[in-house]
Amino acid sequence: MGRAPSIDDDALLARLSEVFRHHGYEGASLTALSSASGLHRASLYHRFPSGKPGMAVAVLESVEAAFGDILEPLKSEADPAVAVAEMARRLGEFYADGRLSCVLDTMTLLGAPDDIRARAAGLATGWLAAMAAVARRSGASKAEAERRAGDALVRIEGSLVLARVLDDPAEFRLTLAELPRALVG
Amino acid sequence: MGRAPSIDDDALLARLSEVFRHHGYEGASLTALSSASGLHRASLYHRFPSGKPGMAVAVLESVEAAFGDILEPLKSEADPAVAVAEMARRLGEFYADGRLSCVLDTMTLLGAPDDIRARAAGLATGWLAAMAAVARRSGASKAEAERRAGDALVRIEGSLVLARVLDDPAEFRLTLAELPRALVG
DNA sequence: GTCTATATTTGGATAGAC
DNA sequence: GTCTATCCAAATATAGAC
Repeated sequence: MGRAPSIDDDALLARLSEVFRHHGYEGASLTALSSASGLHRASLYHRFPSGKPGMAVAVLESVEAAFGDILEPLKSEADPAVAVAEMARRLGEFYADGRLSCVLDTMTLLGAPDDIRARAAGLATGWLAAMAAVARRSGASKAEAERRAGDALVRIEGSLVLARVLDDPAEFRLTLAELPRALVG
Repeated sequence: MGRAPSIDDDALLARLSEVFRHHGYEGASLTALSSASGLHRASLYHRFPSGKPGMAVAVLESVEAAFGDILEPLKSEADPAVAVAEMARRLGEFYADGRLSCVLDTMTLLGAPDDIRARAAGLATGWLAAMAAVARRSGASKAEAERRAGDALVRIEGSLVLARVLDDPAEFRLTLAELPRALVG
């Protein structure tokens, strides 16, 4: 068996993810990815033979996996309001209380590879569907459930932008707090 | 008098602005800025001796000027609901029906110069103040007016993110349509 | 699996002709 | 004011030692 990696895959992806989320795809330089991960450039290429595009795909895959967990309460929890409150709690963690931007925002600027942008769109669509489903379960019509899901995602993404621009997590916290009311209230 | 420029300042800023809004600060390469403006790199440096940072400042100044016009109805129009509807109409134009991202979003990623990020924060603060003022004028308390203004900006920025991610302006249009209700309803 | 060293390309910036 | 030509630094990527 080969040598053990100096940083395991999960920790590595977490570091790379932060760089992509802070700088966007084009702004995430190999130098920044290298210093954030503690691995030299060549080592990153060993882990990701397809280079920066491959790292970005891996980051998005890890985000998809994270959302599998974040959205899980929407399916397993019987009470829709409790389910949404728990999703909100997990979102607060995932976005580090507003200090971390969303890949849906930063990795979808022009210049990112098409497969990255397509994957981000799919992630957004799945998130919308999961939120619409819990809204339906709470009694909303199909159209109303979809409207609430869209509104919820709009608020989450917008409040994350404001948190970054103003360097103040207030709007993000407020959005999370009001998520149960907005979605299943 | 010197030779006439092949592209006037307003048109030039508009082209550069599109590149920064689509790619973000770090992603806006001189090559992209050059081909978007039709000017070769050296000509861009003639117009902007301080290079890319200077171009970004000029773009933000032009956006500030544009917002002077976008927010003008909030001050001049007597009826708050009419004022907000007219602001919404001008926002729809400014964001090209959701096809153009917001500089508050794309130019505030890590890697943008500090003065750019500070200027963006100031722009956001001014916009919030103008919207809070019109909400107040419509009868809301100070706290309620500020809440509505924050909510409005959150929705605008978030719906622009969704418009880009999903390549669908629906949420952005909906946000603009509901802006009078959200702000002064 | 990680490193040093190096190749290659792109990005940012300047000099000087027209 | 714009251009061609050029320079330098940074970014992406690879080769090969350990």
